[in-house]
Amino acid sequence: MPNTGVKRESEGARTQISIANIPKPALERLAQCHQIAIRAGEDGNESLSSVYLSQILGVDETLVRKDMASVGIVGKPRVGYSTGQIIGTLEETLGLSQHTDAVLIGCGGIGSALLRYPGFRKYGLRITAAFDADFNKVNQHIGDYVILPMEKCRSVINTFRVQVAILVVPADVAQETADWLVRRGVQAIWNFAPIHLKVPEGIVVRNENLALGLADLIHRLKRRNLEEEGGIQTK
Amino acid sequence: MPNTGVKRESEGARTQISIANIPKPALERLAQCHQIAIRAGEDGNESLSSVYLSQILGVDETLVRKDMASVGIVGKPRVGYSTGQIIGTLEETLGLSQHTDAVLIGCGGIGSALLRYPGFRKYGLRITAAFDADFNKVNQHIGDYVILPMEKCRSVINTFRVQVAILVVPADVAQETADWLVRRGVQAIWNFAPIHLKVPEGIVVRNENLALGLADLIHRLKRRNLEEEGGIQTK
DNA sequence: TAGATTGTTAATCGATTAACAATC
DNA sequence: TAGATTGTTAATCGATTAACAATC
Repeated sequence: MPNTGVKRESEGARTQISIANIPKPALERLAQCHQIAIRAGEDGNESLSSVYLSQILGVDETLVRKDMASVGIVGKPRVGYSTGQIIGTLEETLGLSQHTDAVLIGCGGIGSALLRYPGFRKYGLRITAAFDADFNKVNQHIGDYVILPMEKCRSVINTFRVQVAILVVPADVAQETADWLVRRGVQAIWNFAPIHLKVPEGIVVRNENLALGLADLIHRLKRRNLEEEGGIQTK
Repeated sequence: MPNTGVKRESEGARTQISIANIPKPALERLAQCHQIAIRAGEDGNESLSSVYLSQILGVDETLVRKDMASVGIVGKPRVGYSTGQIIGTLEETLGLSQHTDAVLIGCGGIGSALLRYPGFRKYGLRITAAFDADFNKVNQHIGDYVILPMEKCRSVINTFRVQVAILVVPADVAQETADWLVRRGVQAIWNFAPIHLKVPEGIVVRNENLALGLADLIHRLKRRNLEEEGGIQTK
């Protein structure tokens, strides 16, 4: 794809920056860069160097430049990358700025916390409606929402063409609920139940496994404690 | 190597299965295997093959065997891996079975949901106490907890030798709260604030960035939609 | 100009897969 | 025994880092 020397500095040709092929670790770094840039912007820094970013991220500076290049962010020699461009481009590329409709299923502890979480709206997530199978919860108010009965879920999905479901139900009913959602046309499930969902090929699932997060944290703490005693083993 | 019942492989020498050097992606797979094994156990399956696990995880079966080997789980030819051994070994290796004390800072929406979340206790996390800077929240009950004022936090950390803090405060005070915790001796921070914390070297941080989770999900949904139109590009 | 920083190509490293032997 | 499955060594692949040229 390279040649004719071309590359007119990323103008016309590249109709859309190939969002599709960013590897997962790069995505995580970019999301972190987004947060860092927002903070830096608030502190009045108008540009950030790859060295600065790489130190915070704990990776080589070259990698930061590659990541930036991969989403079309160009920097200026002797200056760095524009904080504003980082924020703007990443919000676009990561899809944070476009609205996505979702239904939320399960209004227990975590579910209702998510409904109240102001951060999502900032990131373009629009929770169309919240549902619960428990009739005692139906019609209760949580934040700006009124909990609807599951029977209404189907028509909401159809009417608003909802592709995403946030699944916050107990583990023992998570699979059947997921099956049900998939049959109704949901294409992506953000799963907060501590269970591994089986879904048909083509359905996107992200497991937000808090227990794994905990395991990772404890694991790293333990490793650090070991290193401190034994032979430091830096890096 | 079976014999004397005992399985003398992996006894003496290997004082402790080298927990320290499991790469991050392997850790995530192992945590998933743990969940899968628990489900399989409930369904009455006493053994799982690497093929079965690999299909669910979407990786090569060899990799599953390597992962198992890396934590000392041995399988039986023609049978597979013992569901019970998978669960037991992983709980031990991932530190899910040992108690870890933590303080929770910030009893807003997500914070109080975490306090009520029954899953943590199962995974060995013991939230020693919950704190909030807002005097209106102090003394309120959430689940089994009574919210304490921040002034009490220091002595709780000291008394119980707490190494882990769960940080669930608004983004704009997250950094200063983290600094404060580190000064009081906290070694690991599980950060739910959507901000990148700067901490001294040696302090372990895990960012539980829900916005990133959302971005990842939307990104993959978008990619899938693209693939469906354009050249399928399987895999 | 000199110097700092980006951008890119080549080298390295680590993780995954392929091939095949070992085992029950 | 034959066959299924584990376990391990070698090959591949992809991500990261190193080296260096390009640019302001």
